[in-house]
Amino acid sequence: MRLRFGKNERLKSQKLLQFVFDNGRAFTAYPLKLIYLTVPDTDIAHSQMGVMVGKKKFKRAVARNRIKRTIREAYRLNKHLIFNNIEGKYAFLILYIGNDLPTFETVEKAMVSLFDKLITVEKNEKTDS
RNA sequence: CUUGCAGGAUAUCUUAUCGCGUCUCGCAUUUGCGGGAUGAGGAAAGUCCGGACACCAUAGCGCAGCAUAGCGGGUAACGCCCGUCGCCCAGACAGUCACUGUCAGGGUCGGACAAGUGCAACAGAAAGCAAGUACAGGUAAUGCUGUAGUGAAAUCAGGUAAACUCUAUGCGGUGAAACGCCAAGUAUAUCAACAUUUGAGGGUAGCGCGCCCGAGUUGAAGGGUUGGCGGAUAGAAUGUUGUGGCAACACAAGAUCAAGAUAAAUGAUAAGAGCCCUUUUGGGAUACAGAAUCCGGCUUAUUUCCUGCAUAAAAA
Repeated sequence: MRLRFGKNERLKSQKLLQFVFDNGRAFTAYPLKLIYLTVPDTDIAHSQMGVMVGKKKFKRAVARNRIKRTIREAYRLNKHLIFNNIEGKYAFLILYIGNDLPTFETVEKAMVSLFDKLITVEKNEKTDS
């Protein structure tokens, strides 16, 4: 699988975003929080991911941009962990809940542990049903 | 060498791998794949002024409100910029040194107090509504007159407008979430009130007038949408040369095209060069900060340099 992250893999619909935020299931691996939901094939072509960084915690746009880019980069480089292990399409929402500017390593570690949790949970549910 | 003042430049670079937005070419015609080009700032910030542009009526009149304030110029325009006069400030230097002179500079300074209202420390009888000390003169009598005394200023006015106010000039409102169009979709359903040229209601958002639109409007209860395209990046544009001007700037010639996103691209990793520290190995630092309709300013944040000037003389 290629390590791409184009426009159609981003969660952009206001409606879907709000829906995921309200109804999604969540995991936390500090400093990240993952909210996700399975979505029917007919609604979206690819699994989609969106990033949120609170404006209250980071007043400067430069800091927000940096965190968003770091998270997107970590997602891009590690998303194969999910899609090589689970079927289906998802909408992800990743929140940054830390208070300081993170390094790429901490974000990547948190991302991987989030994905581990997701995979175990989803696999268990599938085998149960 | 130090210090002060003013002005200007700059905001690390290269390569490799992975990746993103836009444009474009080719192949597929479906969502895509491949190649090429291009992709943050001096403040992109604060949103404080001025415009362009759009809509509101074609944006009119009066009142209210706001802004500006020597003189001259620049500009599309400005509360910005340039020049200049006065005043003030701060510093340096010199001398006959509590002062004076000269000089880099800087400024929340700059219409009117003989239109009215208000305010004014100390001193003083008194600084506009109520009075008056001493001496001299004068009177029927009296602060009636002069001088002294207080003070920057004394019945005569003066000071103060960063006091109200007056004068002159300018300003209609909203703000790209403006505005125009397309697609999808619902309900030409129900009830009530008012009205249809004798005008309901609306434009109208400081108030009033005037003007315009006008056959539907308002309320109750309920239903649907919240996608896309344009606006939107070739412009009061940039830099070069020449001419005019003390300057801001203007004109002419030829040259160049330089982000256009929308839950919002411009990034990550590695190596090297450069910078700083260290004898080397090596280590370290890299500010303020992210386009959101577009321009001209102002203000604030901030890295590292350079240049000029600072009575005269000498030196760097």
